[in-house]
Amino acid sequence: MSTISGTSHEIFKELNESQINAVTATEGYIRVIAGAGTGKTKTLTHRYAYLINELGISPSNILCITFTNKAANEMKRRIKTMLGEEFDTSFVATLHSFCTRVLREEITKLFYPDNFIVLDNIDQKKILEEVYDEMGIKMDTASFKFMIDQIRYYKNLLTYVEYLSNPNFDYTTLKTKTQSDEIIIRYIKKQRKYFGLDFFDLINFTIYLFNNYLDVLLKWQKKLCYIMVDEFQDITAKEFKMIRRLSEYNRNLFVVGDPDQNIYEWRGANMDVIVNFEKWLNNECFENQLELKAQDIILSRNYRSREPILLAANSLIEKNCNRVVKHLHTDVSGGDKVIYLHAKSDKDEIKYICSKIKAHVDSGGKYSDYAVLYRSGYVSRFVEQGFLGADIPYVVYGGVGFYERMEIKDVLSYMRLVDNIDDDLSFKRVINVPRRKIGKVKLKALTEYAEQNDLSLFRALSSLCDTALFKGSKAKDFVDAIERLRETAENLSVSELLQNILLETGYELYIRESGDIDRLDNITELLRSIVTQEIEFGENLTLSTFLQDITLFKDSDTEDKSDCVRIMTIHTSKGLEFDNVFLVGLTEGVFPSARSLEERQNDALEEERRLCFVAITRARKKLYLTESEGFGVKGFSKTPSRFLFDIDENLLEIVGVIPEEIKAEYIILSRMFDKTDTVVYSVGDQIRHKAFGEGIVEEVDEKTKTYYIRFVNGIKPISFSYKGLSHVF
DNA sequence: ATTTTCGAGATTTTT
DNA sequence: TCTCGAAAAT
Repeated sequence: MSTISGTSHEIFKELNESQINAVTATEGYIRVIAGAGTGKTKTLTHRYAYLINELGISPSNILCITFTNKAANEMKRRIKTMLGEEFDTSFVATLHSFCTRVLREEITKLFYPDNFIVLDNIDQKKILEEVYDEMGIKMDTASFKFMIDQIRYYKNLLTYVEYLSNPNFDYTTLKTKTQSDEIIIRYIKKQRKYFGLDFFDLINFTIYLFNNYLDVLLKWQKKLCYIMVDEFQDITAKEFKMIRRLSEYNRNLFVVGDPDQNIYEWRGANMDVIVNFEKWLNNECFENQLELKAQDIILSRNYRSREPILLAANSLIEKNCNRVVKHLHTDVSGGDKVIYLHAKSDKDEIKYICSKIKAHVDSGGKYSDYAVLYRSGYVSRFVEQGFLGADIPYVVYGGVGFYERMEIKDVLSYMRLVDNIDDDLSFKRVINVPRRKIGKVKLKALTEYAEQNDLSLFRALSSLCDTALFKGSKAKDFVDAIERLRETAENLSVSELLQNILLETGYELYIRESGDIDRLDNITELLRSIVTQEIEFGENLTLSTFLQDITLFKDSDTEDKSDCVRIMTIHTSKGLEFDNVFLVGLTEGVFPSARSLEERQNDALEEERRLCFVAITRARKKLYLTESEGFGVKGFSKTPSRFLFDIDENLLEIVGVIPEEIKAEYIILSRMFDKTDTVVYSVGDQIRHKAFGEGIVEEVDEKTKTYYIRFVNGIKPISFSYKGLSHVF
């Protein structure tokens, strides 16, 4: 007994009063609003340890949900540090991997095989490409994004689960009004064929299962006595419903989040769930009306950032209208002012950054004290070039996830094909990599033959590879190689099998000849990680188990301790902190992004501002905001981001000379965006009103903040602050 | 007639 | 960096 209380005593020593309240409030519904840098993760991990040590709860009865892999890995790491390396953290997971786990156990009830494949973006795109091809439509990135959105909307209604899970479903009974509908139906049919589930399905199937199989629901409800959700501001309404249902039996749900850090609205996250938590708990959509009460705990003392950084962050986020007012504060005063660099060119911008880092390292500091953050991925190229030139070591975080890299997907597809020769999706991926002279035409003929004879593509090729059609191609070599590999597979470990695959299929040679050392390194890294897993799992690591959930993981091991500058998008930086942060590329159209400006929706702009807030609050000691003149992607000359003007000028130390004309624009912008009532339309603009329909702006009255807009039924005065207007193009 | 290669052009953010 | 379309190579 004394050991236990001794341990908990240790735990409490590191926490402040509100944190202790959060840790010990184990029963019932609890909402914690935790500002940036207030020890959110620390509180969560300590609470987890408290449940284990003090209440004696088993880890298999505690579900701890996050929304990104990085957050999940960080939680696991910290729990293992506290409770031991051997500790079982399999219920500390992203919502998607939790759902996958449930589905692996239960999905056969929906007549779907339990070895289903999880489809990532690339797989989805491949399927869509096939559909487009069949229908003779062309596909570009815009239409891909559009269709993915359409699919998401379509899948919002769970009825599709019924026919996707029914092997004998007659798709001709579905009405298709538009081309989009047709594409969606075909997409779903193909999913069924490949036994694939995309990220939407993981959530939707689980919900469907819980809704329709009450025994399954009860089993999981009983099992999960305590549920915790991190980054709760990023939850969608639908995901919330699932969590709420899961909590109905034990009624212990603990949620932590910060509305100011909601940066996933574009993905469907609804921050109203955290803002009006109690109301959502008792939403009329739930069959079980439980009259739930929620307890509130607020963490607002910041332990991360120096005062000037916090002041800048507060000053920026205040400009958002749609928020719960909350101020971050610290007891520690002092620290350097936030620096705003206005450079003459992007070269100067990166040069300045390099010189600061170099000076720091020369005086005995480390590269790893620095991070460079930016709005979108392509900016990394410009940072990387600068660092390469200046000999500064760096690591790019996130970017293309490890398991999304081409060479890794290729190798995994080979492994899948060896595991299951009927996996057509994998077959298509690797059949012509390396080149085997099997292109579009031969593949089409093969597909037709396969369909006629009800064979998988591999089996079809196996019987056709000696015919005239495949003469001159390496089809025979391919079939032989895969069959040899299948014969040996049983007696080999996964890592040995992978090495054989690389040799027999000629893939290793192909990569070597392409001369891309990085790609080869990535494959070596994959091999290394398999060997690590084999040591951990021993004989139990079969090919099938290895392949099952790999889609959901991203490289967590990039967190190496080597001394490098970290560069990443702001989205990936969420939840991390660094001594010194450069926030680069603060240019209108880049950040805030062109799209958020185009839409002229305040919501999108506010999300961008929250994103900027997240970036700023990553910094502990020193923050640099940088931006440069020159020409942007579309040839327009670049102007500084409005966010720079959102921050009180007195809080910034300006480096460089900002030209007068830009300053003038600056003042107009800051005045415009100082208040909710912003002018976003001008005379002649075509707009759409939520109630009145389409119209044309006749007059803009700055004084009364009113647009006069001509609609079908006459001219109406509409206030600037009205949110229901949008542009018509 | 097919497949491959090569150069031009475009990029939000994640599970 | 990655994707797509046109010309070159088989």
